[in-house]
Amino acid sequence: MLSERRLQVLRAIVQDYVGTEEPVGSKALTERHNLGVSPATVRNDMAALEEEGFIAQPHTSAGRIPTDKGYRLFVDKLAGVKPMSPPERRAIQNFLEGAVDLDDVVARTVRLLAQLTRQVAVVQYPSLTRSTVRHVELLSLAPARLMLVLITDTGRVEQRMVDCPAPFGEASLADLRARLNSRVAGRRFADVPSLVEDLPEAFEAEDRGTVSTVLSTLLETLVEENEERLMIGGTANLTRFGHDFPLTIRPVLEALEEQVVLLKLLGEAKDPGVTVRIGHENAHEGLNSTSVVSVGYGSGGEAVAKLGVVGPTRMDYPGTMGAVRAVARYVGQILAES
Amino acid sequence: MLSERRLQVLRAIVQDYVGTEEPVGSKALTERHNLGVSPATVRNDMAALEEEGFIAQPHTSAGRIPTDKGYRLFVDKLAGVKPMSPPERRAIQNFLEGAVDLDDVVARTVRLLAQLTRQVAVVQYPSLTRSTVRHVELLSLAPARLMLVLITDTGRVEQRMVDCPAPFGEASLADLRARLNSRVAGRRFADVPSLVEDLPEAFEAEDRGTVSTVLSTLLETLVEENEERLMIGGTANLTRFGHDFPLTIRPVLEALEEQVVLLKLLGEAKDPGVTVRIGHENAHEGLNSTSVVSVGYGSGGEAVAKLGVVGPTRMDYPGTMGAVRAVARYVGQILAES
DNA sequence: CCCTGGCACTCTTCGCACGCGAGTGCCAGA
DNA sequence: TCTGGCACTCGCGTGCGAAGAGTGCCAGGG
Repeated sequence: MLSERRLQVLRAIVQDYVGTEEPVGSKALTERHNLGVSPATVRNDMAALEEEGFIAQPHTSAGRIPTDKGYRLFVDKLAGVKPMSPPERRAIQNFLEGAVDLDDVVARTVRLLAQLTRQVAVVQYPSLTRSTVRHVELLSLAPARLMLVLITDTGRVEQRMVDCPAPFGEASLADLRARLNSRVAGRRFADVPSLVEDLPEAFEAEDRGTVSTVLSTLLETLVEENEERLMIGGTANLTRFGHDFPLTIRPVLEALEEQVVLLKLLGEAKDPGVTVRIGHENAHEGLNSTSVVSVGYGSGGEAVAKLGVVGPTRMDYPGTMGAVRAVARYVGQILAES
Repeated sequence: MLSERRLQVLRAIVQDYVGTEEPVGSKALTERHNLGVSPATVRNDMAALEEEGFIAQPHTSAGRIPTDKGYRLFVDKLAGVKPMSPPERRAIQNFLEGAVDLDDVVARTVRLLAQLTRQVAVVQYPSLTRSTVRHVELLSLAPARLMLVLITDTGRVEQRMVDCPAPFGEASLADLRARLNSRVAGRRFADVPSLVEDLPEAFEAEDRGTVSTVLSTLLETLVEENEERLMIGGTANLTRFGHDFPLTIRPVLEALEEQVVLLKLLGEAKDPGVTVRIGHENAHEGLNSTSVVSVGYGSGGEAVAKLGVVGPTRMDYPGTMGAVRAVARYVGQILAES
């Protein structure tokens, strides 16, 4: 087990390294943090920490830098979440309140997160599966061709074409529209399937085929999670990554372009609070030298989507976690209001 | 005036430099292209070309590299557009045909362009202003609150909330919906204002306020060009930019994040064919060392939006122009079909 | 008049040796 | 268990010299 002082040394190393981006040596440590012991003692502690795999030296006789394991310990035990200051909170709120629609909310959130953390921000559009239906609209485009429009409580709109097996009259259409809405409006997506199950039975035999088709299209739309979209911002911050940068930055940019990868990345975080994945904890290879800080957000009490930032493992974890948490909270509020 | 051979020398310099990324000297030139003259002669020509500002040397006694002006001449006079090979065309078509909706078309187009050109691809969503209305839908969300949904021929959907000055009955709503659609369905956005001008007069006095509100919201949506969206891809290709990269790449990433800048960039190109803006010809400072190759695309004969790529001024212009043109053509086809 | 070969000159780049400084590991003593 | 001291190891920056690439200019030839 590590003594209290050794943990302090680790904390000091992480803090210094995050600040200076340079390997930190025993002497510098004792000067900048008053640990009350001499460099020689710190050296012993460092040797122990290295033995345990929390820190490493880039080359012999250079300072130490934290390993992924070291950051993990730092995040779990040595540092809390740094709350935003009141002025910062107000700024966040003001900035988000100017949004006019869902796209704008997401766009503003991305920019805000990127600016606050000076890292790459990723915001997932509110997911369909956990939200509720505001309205379902059916339009007749041609005798046997309908358009289905689904409007969610988060303001998102999805549309689908429906090719009917048989012509469908305006009266039937109005009937279906009314019945459909009376059943599903305000209900959660997850509940919709059971609510509309017996709907075809209320129609004449000739219309049932079309009704079934419409319903299955609706259900398809509801479960189509692969349609989940993301917005990314602050990629220019990647240039602050490090000195060895062409090699580091490329796989990150590639990973960021693959929405599937990012969605999986965000999705993995099951923790109700802020989740941190450090370096090799990220499944995707290109992100092995980055950390991902993410959290769920939602319009009500429940999370409907995730947002987060991607940055170098050498990042200010308390500050980043605080910013991510605060932004998620305020976005949730904005979504609940609209 | 420049002699024919001097133009050939310039062409050779551009081609070599694009290939090798290194300043090209007189000796190498005569070896790789059989110009039929000696290095000494080429040197004289180079001196003349430098005098005229078409090429420059990074430092004394290094080879020459083309200037923006040199590339301009190359693009305008010395090189054509390199057409895609039949297999490439087929590949483009196949890839785009798999798209299921507008978002998917745009996403695939971006990926395709980025892959073909190995540069950053930018695709503008089909613009509202030049397309036509497929359908307008009105939903009653609350007694004095409507939702207006606009569906375009390119499959795009826009929705807006409308707060009515007075409650609006279901009958009036249906009436308005029917009248609105009979007037504007299938018409071009630009024609809509004059088509609905006198619509309020057909309604009872008590409803006119609401009708006017709805109409002005509709017109607002139509002209709201600032809502034009973009999709960007292939940013990982920025890593191939050059050796001096952190400095070059940063402003480019920043510019790419500012949609306004990009939209203006694409919008500037008025040429009906492929437009090339080289280096300092780009108004935005961050893009001074990049070239933008863009072209309009559309579902019918007319362009409704732009797409293009952003790359280093040292790029394969003929190939890039060919790829951009081909992709635009096929996207247009796909949009026309759907 | 234009092209050519030759020659001197300029710069950059690379390799190499050297010295400096930061940092470590270890040991003996308090 | 902590401390001060000491020898050792590397990485990094510097300076210098040689090599190489490329240029500009000039005199001669078609």
